[in-house]
Amino acid sequence: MTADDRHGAETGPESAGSVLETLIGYNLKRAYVIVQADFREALGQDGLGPRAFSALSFVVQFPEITQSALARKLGIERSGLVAIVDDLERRGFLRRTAVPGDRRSHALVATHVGQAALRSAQDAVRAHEAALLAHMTEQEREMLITLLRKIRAREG
Amino acid sequence: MTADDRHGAETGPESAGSVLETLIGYNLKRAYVIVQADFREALGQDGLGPRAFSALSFVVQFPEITQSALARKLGIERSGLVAIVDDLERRGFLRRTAVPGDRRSHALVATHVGQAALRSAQDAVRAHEAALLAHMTEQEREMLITLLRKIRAREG
DNA sequence: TATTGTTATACTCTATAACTATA
DNA sequence: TATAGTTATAGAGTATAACAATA
Repeated sequence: MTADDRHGAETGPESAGSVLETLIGYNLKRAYVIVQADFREALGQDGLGPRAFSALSFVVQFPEITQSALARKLGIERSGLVAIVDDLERRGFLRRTAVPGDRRSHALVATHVGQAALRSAQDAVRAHEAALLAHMTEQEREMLITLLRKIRAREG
Repeated sequence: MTADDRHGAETGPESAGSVLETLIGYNLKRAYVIVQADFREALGQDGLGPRAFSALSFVVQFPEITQSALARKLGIERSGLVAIVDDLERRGFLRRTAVPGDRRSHALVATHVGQAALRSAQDAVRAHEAALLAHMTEQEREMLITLLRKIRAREG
């Protein structure tokens, strides 16, 4: 054993530190922080947050979805969804409506105002993402989404 | 204007909802959640968290880095780093040492135990990522990191 | 005046557990 | 018994503002 081996030259400071840069998780997180900040800037101070945006998207896509089903789609607990739905209802973007045949459930229905707000928000986010990622080609952005979906294939 | 146009058939429920799936931000977040959960499983209940892992990685890579410089590298505020360094010091993975010539700064130095712990953690994380992403080819994983780094080129 | 580390504080996101009203 | 929505609570993670020591 050489002195270098003993002190870990081959897996020492330089290479050991840059292991971080080779990890998918680390690169995902750093990239996510950037895109999320851009998202918030796109929708402004009092605009929809990422969670409310996603929730409203699903409600528009799946009218009369229940809160439990929506929580499942969002990958969060149903207790955590309450505040999000409260917020969207307060803004007048959706309503909790009665479900005939099951008085426990609330069917969520987007209002016209909510649908318009979503379209407007989508346009803003798309424009901001396009500007943020203008240094990437369309092919690269598509490839990125394809690869991210491969990871998402592991979703519960 | 047709009835379909008025009610937004072309940007209506189905396509409007799936806008979400076309956004980089949404796909990034969902993918990140999966990989992060895997990371935590890799390092166990009392193992290093993602932030402590990254911090220790930088301390090993850049011995005697100050807390302010480390916070900058991690992309967080220096106030937020205090608890992370406290934790790593409590575990015996690094020490705050005096900086000759500037008594305000603390130079962070990883201990041998800390270096060994980092190597062990790196091995565990790499193995878990490899298993989690075994359904992707090596080429795909490399391409993904390349594309994520393109986004990270937007880092402050 | 400016910077380093620190504390205090607050806000967001998320989870767990327990409650209520229904089924 | 089980499920839907809700509340209470707690724990990460992060940010801002202010402070003491030092530059």
